[in-house]
Amino acid sequence: MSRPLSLPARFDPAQTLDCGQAFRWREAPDETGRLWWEGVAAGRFLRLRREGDLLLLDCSQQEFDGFWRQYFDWDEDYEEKRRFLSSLSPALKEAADFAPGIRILRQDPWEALCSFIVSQNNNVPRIKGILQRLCALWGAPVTEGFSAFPTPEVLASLAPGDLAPLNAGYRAKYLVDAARRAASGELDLQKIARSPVEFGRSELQKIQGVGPKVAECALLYGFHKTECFPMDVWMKRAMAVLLPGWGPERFGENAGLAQQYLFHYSRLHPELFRL
DNA sequence: GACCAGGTATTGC
DNA sequence: GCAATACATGGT
Repeated sequence: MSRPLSLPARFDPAQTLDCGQAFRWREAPDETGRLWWEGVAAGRFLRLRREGDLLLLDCSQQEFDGFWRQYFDWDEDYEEKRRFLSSLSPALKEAADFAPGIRILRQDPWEALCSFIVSQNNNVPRIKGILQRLCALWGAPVTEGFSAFPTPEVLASLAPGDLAPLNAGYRAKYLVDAARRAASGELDLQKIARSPVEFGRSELQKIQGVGPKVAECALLYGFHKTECFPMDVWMKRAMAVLLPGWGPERFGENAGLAQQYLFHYSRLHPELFRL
């Protein structure tokens, strides 16, 4: 590796890349045993790690400015967002302080959609395994052990039975349905990206296996509709215990970030919900 | 061997 | 409309 790009750490890789919004980043040691986060987005491979107040990225300034800057939502002021959300309630402040280095990534819409189709009634380790196999089997190879996310066109050319090696269960046919709609143009992801969130909700839910929750996740993580507030089993528990009576509208335009703080906090504090 | 996992589609009242 | 139930698979 040549000398990595070194920037003031505006986010924490462990918190941002492993808080449940993305499933294809993993931590692995280099030759000297130091741990790096490694992953692929939009067909580009990146390694990065945090050292104190610095973020080290194994890419050039051009690659950073040309792609990763946008992916990491770099120029948004998350300190300000966190201050505002923390002011709303002590419980939300507690969740935000638990992982202040979380950012909402700007992931590829198609990958986010598929990821959360796979996520339904499923657990995180298994979701990661299914997506890993999906990319290894049908994504373009990028580097040793890493592939791009398969295009809608490639998946549209398959029959649901072809996806058997994924062990995705009944979700395989949902992926194929989404791919066929996206490939045919019947589902226009670009148009969803530039339209109001209600249009996206209605369009995405035409896909088999996409209901309100999966659509909300795709819109937040893939289309960066930051007011979206996915309510899964963890969030229902979290809201009941931490913010009873609250709804998404109470958090304003950054409801999605509030949701991510609460989701991550709840997942790592399961004792809060045991009785 | 139940029970659960970042839900949804289907069915029945 | 809203409450059950099935759904594939693997981890606990």
